[in-house]
Amino acid sequence: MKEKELRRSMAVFTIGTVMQLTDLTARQIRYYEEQELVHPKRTDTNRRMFSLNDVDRLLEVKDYLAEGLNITAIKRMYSTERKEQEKALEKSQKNLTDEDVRRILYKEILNASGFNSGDSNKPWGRI
DNA sequence: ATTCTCACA
DNA sequence: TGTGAGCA
Repeated sequence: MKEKELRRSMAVFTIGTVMQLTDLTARQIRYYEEQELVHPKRTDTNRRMFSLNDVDRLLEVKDYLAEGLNITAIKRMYSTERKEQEKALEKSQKNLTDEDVRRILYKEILNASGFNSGDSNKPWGRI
């Protein structure tokens, strides 16, 4: 199942094809590339070549934009690692777990006492 | 015919 | 984001 990913990532579409596939204007597609939402390869003559993944990404961007999100918000979603994303999401939408509260309190206590060995092996890493 | 970059009555 | 200019 690795051949499939290879093909999804191969750049084979011209901007014209992508325009039809996504209903986006060339201007928008180029702008989203500028915002690093997609990274089409370039041909020897400087033509953009998009992969299936790029098309999917553009379709997602299109939806998020339609849902009222701004480009910068979308940029953060892709630039941030998924794990961090989920954690950030949990903490911003749901409530902090008891473990979270204790961890934060512990950190504050250590900082207040000026004690910080910087043990990155601890679950919470360097405090 | 297409796409590219750049710039803005 | 749209649009037109001047290239490749």
